[in-house]
Amino acid sequence: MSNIPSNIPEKTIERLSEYRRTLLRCHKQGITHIFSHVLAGMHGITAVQVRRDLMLIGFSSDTKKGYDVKVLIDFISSILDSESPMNIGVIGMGHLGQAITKYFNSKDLKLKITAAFDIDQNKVGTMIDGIPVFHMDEFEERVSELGINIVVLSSPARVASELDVPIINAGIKGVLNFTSKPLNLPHGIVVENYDITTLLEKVAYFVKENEEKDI
Amino acid sequence: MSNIPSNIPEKTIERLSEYRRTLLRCHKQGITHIFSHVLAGMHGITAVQVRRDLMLIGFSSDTKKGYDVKVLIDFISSILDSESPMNIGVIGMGHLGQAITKYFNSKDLKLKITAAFDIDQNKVGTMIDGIPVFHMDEFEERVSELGINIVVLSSPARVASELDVPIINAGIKGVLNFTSKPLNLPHGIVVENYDITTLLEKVAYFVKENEEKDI
DNA sequence: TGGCGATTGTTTATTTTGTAACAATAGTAA
DNA sequence: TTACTATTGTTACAAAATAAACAATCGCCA
Repeated sequence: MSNIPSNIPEKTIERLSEYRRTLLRCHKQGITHIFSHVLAGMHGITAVQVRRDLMLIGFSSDTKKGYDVKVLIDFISSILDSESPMNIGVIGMGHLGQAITKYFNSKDLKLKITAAFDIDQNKVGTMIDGIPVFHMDEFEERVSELGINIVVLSSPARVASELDVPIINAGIKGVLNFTSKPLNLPHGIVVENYDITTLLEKVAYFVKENEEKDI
Repeated sequence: MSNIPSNIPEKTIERLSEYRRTLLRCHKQGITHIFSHVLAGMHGITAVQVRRDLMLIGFSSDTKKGYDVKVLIDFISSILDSESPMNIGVIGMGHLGQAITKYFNSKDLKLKITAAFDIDQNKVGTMIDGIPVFHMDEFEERVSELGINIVVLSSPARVASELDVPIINAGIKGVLNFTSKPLNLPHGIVVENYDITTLLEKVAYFVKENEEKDI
């Protein structure tokens, strides 16, 4: 068994996920081999970066006909995917929460959304896109029962500040936070913040910069 | 007029947006001054990073009572905000598109969502959360008419591949892409990709890594 | 008023990330 | 076969981002 490198850069992990997505699309189209510069072009990056990423995870093809799409997909999966299932809970079943569950249900992924949580009595007790919606009061209980280890925060920001404690108590290991409220969680918990306002303000800033450069 | 530094790191821009959000919240609560380490703590980063970010944009306070919240908000705004309005269009008015518009309408931001585009005849011609929904066929026309320079892509991935050309033709300057399909746009256009699957796979990967580290 | 502690602004080092250069070799075609 | 091209894997370099170390100075209190 080849030793899997353990210190893979964060950015490389992101790109591996993106590569795999693209490769799966190619695989569906019957493409069996792909050159590094073709894969790179599809992502707007250089071929060197693709090859370097693959080197970092210990993948090599030594043929000059391009990478075998299926083999590469499996290799990336062996890096990214966990053997034990990752169960995901969604907190906040508004538009954003529903967008995420709907999106995931349509895919065949190792990651599974197994429950949603909300405080709206009209939603609690129902199924949305095949996912049961529980009341936030049941959070810890259901997390434990369903083996949830990751949560997506898609609630309004004002609710988010009250979620630190239940998330810690329930033993959640990873959080994908779409609210604008920074969380206050211990280091052992993986947190990724993607506030949509920040993302847009960032785009707007660089658009502004580009325009000023042109003048 | 103090010269505004023009080469601010991308990560600093992100953090500035986050600082401002937090500062606005503090301002509402009547907090007038804030120490660098307090602001840092709210974001799970170090005080050094906060001070360095502020240094990079040329902000200094020289008092030791902490930063004046209101003054700092205005200073950050002078960096981030454009004088000419940034008008945003949303492509794809599914759950994600609606989540974004709803979210933005409730805030008082310089960025304004002024139109949405879709191909669903049930949505076209209606108003959703105060935003008019046009058919994608009208895209270029409406972009020009409404002065839209940024778009949010929240359509299904399979549609996204057909959007490169209209986006270029309409003269869009910035794209926030939530689809899994990488776009093929020239360098002059600012593109930020945030595929939700990738974000979740990243969190899942580092959760897995943490667990393996503990064993 | 004078010194102590706390906070800031700046410089310097370390780590991370991205880019470029180069050597090795599988495929190709005469 | 043999030279050539294209593609790969690796090493070395450059840039960006983060963290640490340090010097300067304001506020506080005796």
